[in-house]
Amino acid sequence: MTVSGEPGRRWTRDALALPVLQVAPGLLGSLLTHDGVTVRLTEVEAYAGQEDPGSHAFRGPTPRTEVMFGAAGHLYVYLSYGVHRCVNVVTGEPGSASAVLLRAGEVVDGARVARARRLAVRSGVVPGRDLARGPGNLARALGLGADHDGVDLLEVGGPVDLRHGPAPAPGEVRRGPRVGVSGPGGSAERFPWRFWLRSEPSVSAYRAARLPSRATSRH
DNA sequence: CGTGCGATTATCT
DNA sequence: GATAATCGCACGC
Repeated sequence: MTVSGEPGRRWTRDALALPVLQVAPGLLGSLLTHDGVTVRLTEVEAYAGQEDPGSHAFRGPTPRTEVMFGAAGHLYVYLSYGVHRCVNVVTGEPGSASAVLLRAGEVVDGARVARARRLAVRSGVVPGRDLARGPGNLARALGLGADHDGVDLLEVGGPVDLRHGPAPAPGEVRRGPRVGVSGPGGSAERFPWRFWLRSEPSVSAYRAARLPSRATSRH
């Protein structure tokens, strides 16, 4: 079983059920389509469930993380900082609770629709390369939201579609610490599980996790 | 260019 | 009641 596939062909559940560190880099260059917009993935992060202090599933199943404990190929969508929706693809065998966070992509179709969605939240024209740059922006550009939590990517005739793209050249894939991950023991450095395509302008800028603000008191 | 901060709310302790 | 897998803007160099 391989993670690679023919360009234009849909991902299979078996391929997505492989270990998350294998699937995550394999998703780079793939095409995700929803409601008039197609994005070519340029940046992703792997999260390894209960073995991973950076994962929402680290402390076991909860109502929110339930989808990640299920079969590969479903979407896990969560609300970040009370403001942004972020989209993951569930990977691995049932019970592994692993998933890949979709961090950025290049809008290859439907730029007009994507731009309109972004304009609803931001004043001024969004440059093309910024349309799906950053996980919150990617979700908004694609029109994905809370309603899509649990959606099966592989359902025939389903709303969301994930296809293989032309495989990136081997030297194009880069790897480094995940963005903004705090968690016990500062898991960003210990788990360099962010993957991206070199020299892609849509890849988001790296930001370290914000340090806990010491001044807790507010009045 | 880099760094810092406020927004806003579902989720879990 | 505290926290968080972020974003865009303000400000200082």
